[in-house]
Formats: sequence, structure tokens, C-alpha cells
Amino acid sequence: MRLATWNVNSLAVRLPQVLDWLAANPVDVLALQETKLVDEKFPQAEIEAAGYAVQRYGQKTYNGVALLTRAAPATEVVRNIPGFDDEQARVLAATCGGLRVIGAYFPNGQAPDSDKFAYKLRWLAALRDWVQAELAVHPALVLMGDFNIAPEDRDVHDPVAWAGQIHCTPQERAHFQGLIEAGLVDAFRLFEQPPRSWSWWDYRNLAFRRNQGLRIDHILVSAALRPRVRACTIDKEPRRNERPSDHAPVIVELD
DNA sequence: ATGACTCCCAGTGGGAGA
Repeated sequence: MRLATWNVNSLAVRLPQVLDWLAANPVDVLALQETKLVDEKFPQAEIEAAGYAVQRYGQKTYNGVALLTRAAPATEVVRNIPGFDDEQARVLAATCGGLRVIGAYFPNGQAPDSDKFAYKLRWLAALRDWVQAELAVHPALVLMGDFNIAPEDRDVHDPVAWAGQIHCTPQERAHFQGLIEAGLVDAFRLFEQPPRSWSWWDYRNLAFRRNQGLRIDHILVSAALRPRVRACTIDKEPRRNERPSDHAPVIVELD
């Protein structure tokens, strides 16, 4: 079984790339972030024609998430974090193929002294509490998405320049560790990986060509799933496309 | 270096992303 997460930075723009990618990489579950589409405008027919069932939760202009599932239907669908009042469409959870899958677009936070950062920290605290409760009910759980957190300095192309900046603050990293302490493991770090592995590269300044990026897109699996993890990789190919997303897909393979 | 690029909704610019 293979699952993947990809921040597509507008599904309206990136739909052909998503369909191409799924044809070449027929994962069982694909979590999308930053679809930037209200549900009525979601390209459901095109994706269903590619063999995937669709769960989507979007809004105009910003945010928006989806879960595409092949073969196994998604059930017990939850939108956003229960009990956390949020006008922003950031989370879809569903049960699929015996797994509890949470796809999430974590808040960016903009700057450490901003209201948006305070919202990010509140959101992260609510997510942790909810994930803990979900783990008690669903031991086989995957949390994946655009975390907007670089967990360690080795996840940052220039840790000195990024020190204390958004994605790299001690508060954000402590929240990432909180998810680990809740019983999840970073699937990417279960394996030896190429040095300077990133999942996002700035559109500006030839950052992709120079391989200057951050690893902020993650797949976390529960302890019960850890023995089943066979591989976790970042697929840089779509970042080489014309008009690419600034993020690359991350893929996990389970027995 | 208050930059750079891309997307969106707007409306001939500006916010947001990361």
C-alpha cells in the first residue's frame, strides 16, 4: 500500500500534473493541500475518471485539502479538527484500507511575531490533542501533509539564515516533537536519505536549480504501523515540470 | 535587500505563501 502527500498550490492550475503523476504513481491514497477551490469547483469527474474516489474540503482563494483514494473507499470522514473552531479549510480525515488517514495543511504562520503565528500555535495544540484521541481509537494512523515546519536543522538548506525564522522556530519544532511524543514517527527518517533532501523550494532565486529548500512536507505513522513501513521518498520529478508547484510529493510504502 | 516567483481576486495593484 502506498500513500502520498502533495501541496499542489492551486489544483485548478495543477490538475493535469496531478493526473499525470497519478498515472505514473498509482498510489492508494493521495492527500492534496492548497487546492484553493470551493467544493463546487473541485474537478471531481476528472479525478474519478482516473480511478480515484474524492473527498474534498475547500474554500475560495486559500487553503483547501482533498483525499483521493483508489480501490478502498474513504469512510468516517472528518473535516477540520473537531472542537477547534476554524474558518480555514485545512484538514480531512478518513478511514481507508484499514488505516486512519489525516491529511492536513498546517498554517504557515507568516512571521513569529504575527497574529498568524499565534493562530498556528493554537492550531498545533488542538491538532496534537485530537491526534492523541484518534490514536487511542485508531492505532493504525497516518498523519501527512504540508506541516510548514522544518523539524531539524538538517531539514533546512541554510540553518544559520533560517534560525528563528518561520518554519524553524523552537515553538514550531516543539510542536513537531509533541506529535512524535504522542506516538508518531517521521517515516522519512526511518531510512537513510540523501543529504540535502527537501520537499519545498522557493520559486525565486533559482532555488530549485541550486537545491536550496526546506523539508516541510511530512508523513508521520503510528507505532503500530512502523514495522510495516518499507520506504519513504520525496519525488522531485514534478518540481522539474513547466509551471510546477513549489512543493514535491512525499510517498510512503507500507506492507 | 522592504527583492526575487507564483497564485488569487481584483481591476491597471496587493495579499499571501514559505
